[in-house]
Amino acid sequence: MLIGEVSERSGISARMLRHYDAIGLVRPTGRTAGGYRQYSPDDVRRLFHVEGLRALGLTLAEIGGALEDLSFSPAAMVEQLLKRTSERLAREQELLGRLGQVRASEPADWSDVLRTIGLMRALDAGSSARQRVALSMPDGGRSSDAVVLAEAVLSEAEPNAGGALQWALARTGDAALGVLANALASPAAERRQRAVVALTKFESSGADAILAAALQHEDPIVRARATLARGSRGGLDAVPGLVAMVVDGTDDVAAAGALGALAERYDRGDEIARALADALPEAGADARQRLATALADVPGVAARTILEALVDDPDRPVSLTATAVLRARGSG
Amino acid sequence: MLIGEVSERSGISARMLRHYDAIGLVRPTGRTAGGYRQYSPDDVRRLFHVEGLRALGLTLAEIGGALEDLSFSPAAMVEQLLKRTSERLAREQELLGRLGQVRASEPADWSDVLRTIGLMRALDAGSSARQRVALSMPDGGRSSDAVVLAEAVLSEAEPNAGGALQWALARTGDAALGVLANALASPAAERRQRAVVALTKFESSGADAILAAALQHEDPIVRARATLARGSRGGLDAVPGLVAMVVDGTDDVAAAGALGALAERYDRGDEIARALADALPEAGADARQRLATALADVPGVAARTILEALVDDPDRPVSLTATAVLRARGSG
DNA sequence: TTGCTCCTCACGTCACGTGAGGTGGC
DNA sequence: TTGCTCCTCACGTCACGTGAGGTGGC
Repeated sequence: MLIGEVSERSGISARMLRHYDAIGLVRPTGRTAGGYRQYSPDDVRRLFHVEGLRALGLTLAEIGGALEDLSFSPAAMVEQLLKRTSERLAREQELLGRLGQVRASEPADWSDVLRTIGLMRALDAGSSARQRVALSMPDGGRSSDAVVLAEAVLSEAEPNAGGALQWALARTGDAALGVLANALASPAAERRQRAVVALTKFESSGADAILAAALQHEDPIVRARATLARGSRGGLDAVPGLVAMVVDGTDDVAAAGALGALAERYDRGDEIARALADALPEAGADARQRLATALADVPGVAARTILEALVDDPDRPVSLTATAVLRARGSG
Repeated sequence: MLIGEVSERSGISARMLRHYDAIGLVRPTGRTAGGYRQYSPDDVRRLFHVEGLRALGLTLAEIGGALEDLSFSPAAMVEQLLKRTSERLAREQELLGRLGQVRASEPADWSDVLRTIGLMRALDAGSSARQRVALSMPDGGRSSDAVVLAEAVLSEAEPNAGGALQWALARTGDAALGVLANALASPAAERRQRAVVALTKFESSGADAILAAALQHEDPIVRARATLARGSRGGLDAVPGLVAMVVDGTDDVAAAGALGALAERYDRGDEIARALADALPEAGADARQRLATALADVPGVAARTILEALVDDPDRPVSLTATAVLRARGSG
């Protein structure tokens, strides 16, 4: 077979076949009278072996070595190839992430890109550097920074740097809200929870709306964070969630405080007391005790009446708590 | 700043800084009397911009263009970079898959690797080529081929080629059972189902054991396939599953056939009839009709007695089916 | 005078593509 | 004679590393 036919059948350029000949990787067995390379069937088989090993990522020199000494064990080299490949894979994935961030920042020109990259690099650097960057953000920030900062907040493991970043993020305005709202639906629990914490640092109606939707979130930790935040900003839609937190005992002291504040602020003591009372029949002894404690912060006649009934609770600690709370309230 | 200091601060080799100078990418503003390069703070800033863009995967020429015309919109280039990067990523993932298969085949020397690669390439080629490969496998096959064939079976979309591959795989002996057993736990439904179908093509105690375990599998399709296979090979442990299939109406005709064959083979007609009867009280009209039909294949007095009771079933089709079945059985 | 830093020039890497200039076989 | 295939030689690619041989500033 002449070089053209071999090239066509194998898909390897004639130039490369000559190169393989020159470096001794695949040498045609003979030449015609005119000096044309003559490939034997064995030569072509060898060529296909070479291409197979190339498809595994071996260099031509490595292939030469492998074909030279067929008895040599390939195990170590396969391991090395696997390692190299997965390292390259990881690098490509990182690059893809960076490019995604740049695209999400919607740069108008190259100086925007340079700004975003600079911020990303600084935020990658290390904990104290990240804090410095966060603290040096100009007031108001640029909206193109928001996406990068949001990503940094969502992947920040260190609480100290995290706090500074959240603060800086909140000052960039509402541009990051989309990223944070998406992160609430992330499959990674840590991302969801960092997102809700970051949202509680905002003071804007957009952030409030996202938190309100998160009152129904599947993840109980996200739900609790959102409920507390909504409640402490005067959202009455948080009341059922706050009552549930008191019953479950998840951050129940803070939840009770929020309920008391809501009752005070809107003069809805009786309504909120009844919401707490509605949970009593289904509640175990521990939960009843927490409900009694929560009623301490709720003003109004209804709360007093419910507490008086709880003095007769069959569970002794509940009864004692109700008694103590009534005494502390005095005649109020 | 002299070149050494710039190099140390930026992490870029002095050689590369000279290269950037030579191609005009970052030119130091001045030179000392002795000809040393003098970098100004602006030069260093430009250098960091260059490194930032390099981290996004731009070539030096592209960076030069971007820094030349800062007003030019980067959107198109970022899209292109994203595309290039995800293409590279896909290639790396494919390579990683191939290397994983080579490792799993546990090659003893390079000729084993060459064999495995050749098989992989042939199986990748196209449907008719895959069938040819499968049919040309030597009898018994080599165990190192089994892993590659198993992978081909598990990812084969075309039924025609799939059948030939399953047949070739079963002839390689039990070497592929591990791969197939793992695939039963795959998150991808198609892989699980192809694995169980391939397992039913084996006739070995190892495959039987895996199928027996799959009687409890979460995936109902996998469970049904395993149950039918176990049942038709005489596994009495399949009886509860077969009865459930009759009740649910999933492949109920085949399940009834398997129950009848088991009853005949082990002379357990009465026992199996009672297993079917136990399902009657909870069954709806459709399910009762299927149970009556299934009893047709079960020999023995118990089946006849149950059918006689079903003649009085309140549902008319059930009653008619029972009558017809009894008539067909005659006095048997 | 002795280290140290810097300079320019130039070759090598790796797997090729793309010519230029020329020849063999139908 | 005319296309076509093949030949060798050699330069270019891309982002560098690594010398060789020499000079400036403390």
